[in-house]
Amino acid sequence: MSVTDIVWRMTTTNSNPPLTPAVFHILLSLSSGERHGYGIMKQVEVDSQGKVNMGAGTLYGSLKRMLDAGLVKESDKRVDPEMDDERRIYYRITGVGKKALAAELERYRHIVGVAKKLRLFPETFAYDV
Amino acid sequence: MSVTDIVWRMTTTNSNPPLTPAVFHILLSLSSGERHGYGIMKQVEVDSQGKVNMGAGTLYGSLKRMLDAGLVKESDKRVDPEMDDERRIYYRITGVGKKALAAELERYRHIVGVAKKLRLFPETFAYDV
DNA sequence: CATACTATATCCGTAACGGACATAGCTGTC
DNA sequence: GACAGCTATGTCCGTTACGGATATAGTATG
Repeated sequence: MSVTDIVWRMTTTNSNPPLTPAVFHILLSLSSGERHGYGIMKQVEVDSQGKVNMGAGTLYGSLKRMLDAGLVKESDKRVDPEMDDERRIYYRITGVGKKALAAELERYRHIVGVAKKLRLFPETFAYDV
Repeated sequence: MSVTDIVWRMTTTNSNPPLTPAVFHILLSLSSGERHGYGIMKQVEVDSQGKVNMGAGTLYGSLKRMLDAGLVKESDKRVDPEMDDERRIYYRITGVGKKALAAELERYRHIVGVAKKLRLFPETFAYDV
């Protein structure tokens, strides 16, 4: 099932199948502001504590699919004319993108809850709440 | 990067790249007990609130890779001879599998934390803690 | 007696991924 | 000033992962 299929299903059947990790991380990185490709890569690295290193192929391939699916849009934002890096294309998350991200985050939170019930995390102390 | 590569990297360099969603969910389902293929599928459905429907190809393909990588083992457990469904093969999680699962769960928990800081979850109430 | 569910497993087309490569400007340093 | 390293975009292509169809067969329900 492609990303486009997932969004189609989301908007028509109200069911939310999981996003791919790449798509998820791109959406997460864009939820703290508009970013260009390279900026997304760096932010994903930060958000994941360096654990996810997204290759250029994954990034630009995913962005293309996400544009088709309406999860992100190209922003009108352009850089200050002085520092003219005109190649930069900024992306921003759309309403559909926010909805998809929220559903996926809920899935993450639920799984963490399941894992806690199974005592798969080392015990936390009272002051650790 | 294959699952085997990920485990090799884990055990040699102490770095933990993400698991694929399928591998992760299989490990999670096995952390609450030994299960056979079909049982894994059903448990994944439960753990994910029906959001992840794992195809047979994904399941048995992933299990094969996970056996190679040492994340799971075939169990000696066999069914009561009376109800002889002898085809059943039970799987259990190994030490390496537990370590991989723990690292991945930590990644999930961290991401949920990041999302909370970004206020991407609807506000929770005091009694909701 | 047909349908549905349990159960294992393979096959194959599609989707996703990652790294190499191409290109190019900018910065710092030896 | 040459050279390394970083920013920046993007394509290409081989590998990996995934999902559904299919095959097979037993059990249970109506």
